[in-house]
Amino acid sequence: MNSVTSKDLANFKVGVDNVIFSVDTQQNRLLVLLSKRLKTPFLNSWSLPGTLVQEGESLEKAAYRTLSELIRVNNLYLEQLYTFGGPNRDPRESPESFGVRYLSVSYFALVRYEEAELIQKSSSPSWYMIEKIPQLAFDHNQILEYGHQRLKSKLKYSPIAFDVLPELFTLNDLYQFYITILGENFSDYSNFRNKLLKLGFLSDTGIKVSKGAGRPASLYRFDEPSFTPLKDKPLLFI
Amino acid sequence: MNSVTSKDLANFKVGVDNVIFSVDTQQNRLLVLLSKRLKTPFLNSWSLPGTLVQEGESLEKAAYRTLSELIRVNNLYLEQLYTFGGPNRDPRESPESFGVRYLSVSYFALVRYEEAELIQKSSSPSWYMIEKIPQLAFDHNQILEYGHQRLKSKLKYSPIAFDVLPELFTLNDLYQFYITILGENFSDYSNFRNKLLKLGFLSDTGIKVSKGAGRPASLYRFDEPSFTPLKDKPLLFI
DNA sequence: ACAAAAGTGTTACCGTTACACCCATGC
DNA sequence: GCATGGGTGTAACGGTAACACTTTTGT
Repeated sequence: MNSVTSKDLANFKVGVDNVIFSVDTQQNRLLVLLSKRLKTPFLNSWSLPGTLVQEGESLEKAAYRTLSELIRVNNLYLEQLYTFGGPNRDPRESPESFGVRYLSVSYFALVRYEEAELIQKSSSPSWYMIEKIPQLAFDHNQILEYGHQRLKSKLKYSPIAFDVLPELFTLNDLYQFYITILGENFSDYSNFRNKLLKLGFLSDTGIKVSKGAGRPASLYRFDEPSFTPLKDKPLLFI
Repeated sequence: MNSVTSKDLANFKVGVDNVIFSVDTQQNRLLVLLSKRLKTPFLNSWSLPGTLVQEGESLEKAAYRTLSELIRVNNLYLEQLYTFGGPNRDPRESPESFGVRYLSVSYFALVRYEEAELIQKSSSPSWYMIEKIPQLAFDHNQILEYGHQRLKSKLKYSPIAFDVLPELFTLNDLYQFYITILGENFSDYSNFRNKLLKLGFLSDTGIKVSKGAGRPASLYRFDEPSFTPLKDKPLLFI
């Protein structure tokens, strides 16, 4: 940081906007949480749930606060996405408003759908299917698209699925989860199975569970310790 | 962004800090550009080159401005890295200073070493070998480490090397470049060669160049059009 | 018995790895 | 001629992809 006279420096408010995904495993739908804006600008538009950062609050804490004001959920994955900070991305930046800039640090979250209880309030948070996202406030459609890309690549390289699946799950549950996010053609079931089991961090509990007709499935559990050695190796889960 | 009373909102200055890498291909050294701080806090400490964002200036433009004030360079790759924004990461955030927060959006850059001409000024920018980084101001050691990780993974998945190598280069030049960043053991030369040539975006110019004794090497060129179809495919360059 | 769901096996193919080897030049 | 740097070839191995097939359940 160098010698510019401080009268040239921009003053910022910093917002945190969250791209919150969940997978409805019953209906195999990928969902995004949107909320209705209660203030200008873009009053009543749909938008990514966000908030302005308060004094003494970290960025991540602001992201968690937004989340906790909309849904009650214990199992989730959250990471920083990207920072959008160009001038004129927010209409409040008009010259009359003393040149305050609005910067958005976006976060990406994946939460357990079954558990996520929406807190009904005036911002009426609701889940939208990824294919049916309406026009959003600000540059939020762009941020959402960026988050969607990140979700897809994260899923391939990292075990984020297990942060969000129930403790015990069948391999088919897992497969459906992957399919819902990555699409039908990413791998066939038998190969998916073999690959994941060979990696060795899924342990068979022996417990069987039946889904109507057909052979009962084994319940598996993600075994954290067996996974750690694989951390930051360039493995694909496909 | 929701209903908090605006007196609780933090006010920010936004800084841009750059992790600027280059590869000294003569001596196979990976270098990072550091500059000396001319102001408190951390007066005279080494730090990542950075600046505070000015009115009307985009984040990326601020990153380019910092760069251009320190070095003259035409060939480079630049992308956003991460945003560090916790409270108390900057000593200027003491209560007496009206609670202004300092947030840092970090950028990651790779520049052509041979071409990069350092602009000697009081901040005395200089290249440091990655193994010999001193104690830096703020949380800059952490940011640098983060940038180093990004450099290594980027190199494996993206053609950023060609943004920085000369127009024409030998396969051995390319190999040395990779080795300098990724270490000796990432691949043997013959396999590296075969893999890259099979990908089909390196075209042999036929021009030969000699390096002392030994058989002369062919000069190759990166062929952008042949690369485009491979974009965003999950290929490893290793 | 038969359909549905889960799980196993098989085979062809392709990329990776670790080498050994050949080629062209300077001294 | 021989060291040096550049370039080619190959054989073992392991993962992937596309299937067919078997097993266990409900009705």
